[in-house]
Amino acid sequence: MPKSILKIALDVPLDRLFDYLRGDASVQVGQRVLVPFGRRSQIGIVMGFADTSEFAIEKLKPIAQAFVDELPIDAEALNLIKFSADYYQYPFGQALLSALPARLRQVAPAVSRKQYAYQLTVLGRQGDIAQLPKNQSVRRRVFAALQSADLMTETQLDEISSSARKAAKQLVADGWAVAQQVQAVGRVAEIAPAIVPTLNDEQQLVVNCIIQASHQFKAWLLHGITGSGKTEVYMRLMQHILQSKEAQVLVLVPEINLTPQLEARFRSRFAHLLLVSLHSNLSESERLHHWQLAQSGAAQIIIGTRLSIFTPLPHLKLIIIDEEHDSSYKQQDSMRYHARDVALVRAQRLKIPVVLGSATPALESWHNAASQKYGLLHLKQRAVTAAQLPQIDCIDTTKVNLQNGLTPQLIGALKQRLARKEQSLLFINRRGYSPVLLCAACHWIAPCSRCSARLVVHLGQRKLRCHHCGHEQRIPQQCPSCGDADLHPTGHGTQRLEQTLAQLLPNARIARVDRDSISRKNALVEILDRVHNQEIDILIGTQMLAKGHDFPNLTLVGVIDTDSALHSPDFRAGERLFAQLMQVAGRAGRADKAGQVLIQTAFPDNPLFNALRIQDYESYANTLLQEREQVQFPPFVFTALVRAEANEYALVQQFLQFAFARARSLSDVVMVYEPVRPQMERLKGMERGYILLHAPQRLMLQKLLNPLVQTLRVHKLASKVRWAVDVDPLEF
DNA sequence: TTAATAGCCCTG
DNA sequence: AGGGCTATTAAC
Repeated sequence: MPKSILKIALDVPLDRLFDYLRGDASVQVGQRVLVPFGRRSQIGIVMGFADTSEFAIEKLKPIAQAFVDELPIDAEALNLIKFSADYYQYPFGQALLSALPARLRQVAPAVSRKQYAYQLTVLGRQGDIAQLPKNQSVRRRVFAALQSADLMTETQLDEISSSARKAAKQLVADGWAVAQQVQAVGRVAEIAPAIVPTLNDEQQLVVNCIIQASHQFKAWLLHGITGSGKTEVYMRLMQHILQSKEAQVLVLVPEINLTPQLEARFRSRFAHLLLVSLHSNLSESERLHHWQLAQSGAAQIIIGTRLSIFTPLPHLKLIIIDEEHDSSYKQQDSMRYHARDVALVRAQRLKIPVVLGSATPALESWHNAASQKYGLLHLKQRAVTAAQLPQIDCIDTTKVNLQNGLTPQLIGALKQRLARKEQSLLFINRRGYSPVLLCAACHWIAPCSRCSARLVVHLGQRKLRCHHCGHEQRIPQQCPSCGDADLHPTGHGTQRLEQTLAQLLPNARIARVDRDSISRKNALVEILDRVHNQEIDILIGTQMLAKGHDFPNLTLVGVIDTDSALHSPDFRAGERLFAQLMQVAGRAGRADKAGQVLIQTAFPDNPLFNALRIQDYESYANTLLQEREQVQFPPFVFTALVRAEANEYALVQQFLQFAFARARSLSDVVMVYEPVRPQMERLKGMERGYILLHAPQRLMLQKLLNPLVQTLRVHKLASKVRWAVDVDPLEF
């Protein structure tokens, strides 16, 4: 007889399961159910069965509904989430429910929406693009896309432009296309004919290496310089793995701005397979549908951001993590997991290979490769043989007169590109007009009232804005401290650079790319299109521009202000800056034209720049590793933080002092440090603090953290102080 | 986390 | 006494 009590995981911050009466429903582990919880209803997941309960049996309620038509979440995914919840000290129920698409957390039935798909009519197939009005470029692009694809859904049209749906309707009105309702599908037909390039020897070697060990767990670090053809290697591996009848490949990517290009390449190469993407830019119904296609095994290729590491994938045979060093793989709130580390665990449990690709691996990964935990593979040549590595030089800003933050050398180089009709990119990781508003008389600096940060001048809106909490105020007419009217925007941001360049080079066509200028969904795509169409000469941008984009006619990259990052107190600052500069440098000279990178700095002798000049990641990484070993920092020790914040620091201090004493008493192998305050002492009106724990092995930390968290949860201040444990934190 | 309720001050 | 507020507690 089936057991009558169900153990159910719920989305509540209590780290235990809840018992319910099964009634006559026939449910399985992993099944989604609706249960009464207090005065409300909650979605839960069945985790097990029992005959008895520790809870008073007469108080047990029966479940309200079992969603027996849905596929239950498989044990492999449940176990992975359980492992992660334990490792990152987070309540299992919350970890599990937040790994599901939002639709599956809601009480309303989870059906995916139907949508329209467009197809050319006979008239449309006979039509010529030249018959369409020249000024309607979106309509022309939609038409071209329909010519190469037999069917385009509204979702796919959205990738062309935000007005593509309208353009498609116009084509219907012309009689060139027809619309039909279809179940939303997660694939587009071929975008461009896939040309399969031949591999160079290096690439072939890498592919062979991974393939010959593809039926066992093995972590590979693929260290490949920008332009060395990592994506082609990924595709060959996928092709090999997906030859098997039941196989799925998961490709993790850092951010969604990166995926369109990668996704398009995969789609055109694997047009015969079902590919779905999973990321937060999808609508809820799309996300649900894609997730279900992955869960059922129907989708063979899944491209997703960090959360997709928890997707149930019954036939998973390979995990690829692109740009594995990227910090967006680490979740920075709720369950603070690192998708790369979870992927390692998943691959190990499934006995499948996992490939970590990067031009500048995280020091953790580099260390794991050096100590033989990972296999190390290199791609040292650029795949397009004509493409040369860019020439990288520093300009010493202490030796020349700056013109509004720009050196004469950089201005000269920009003029040269303009004359040659080549494109330039100026990288400045600071949006706004100027980062500081300074009083010339008393040296007062406009501060944020809620954060330990300075307000940034945004001249366009005549506002001061805090980039941490969003606080805005008008630019004061006179100094609030001494009354002087001599207030100066000091320092340079993207807006000021744009203004300066417009004055300096009045004929140049300039575009600025930062979070302020890219508010609309498709604004970035539109600017990038204009760059590709040679309608832009100079691109100014923040790190948004550093990643992934490929501009064949771009031959100059200027880096404006790195010195603040160079002297950041964060011990990972050097590692991050190197990765970032390598990435921006990779934007120059991708095709057959030689690229040049000019870095303005007051510290040209810093070893970071020496390594960068010769593009020597390895020796720089090895130097950093030696330093880390000497001071016993990660990856030589494993760390965890207890972070806390409250309106008053006294509360934080009291709570952390307790945590500190408790942690000390729990272990004599784990180093526990006194409470300290982070760089940003105050954020959004909250006073912050943390204690640091470190140990030579993960297990030692884990042994301490569990009982520590148990006691912190019942501490009397636990509800007055916002606190969280951060295992393997990226920032202290 | 949510939501009910217990406790508290204030007004009338 | 009852309104409106915060603190406390239970949830199966």
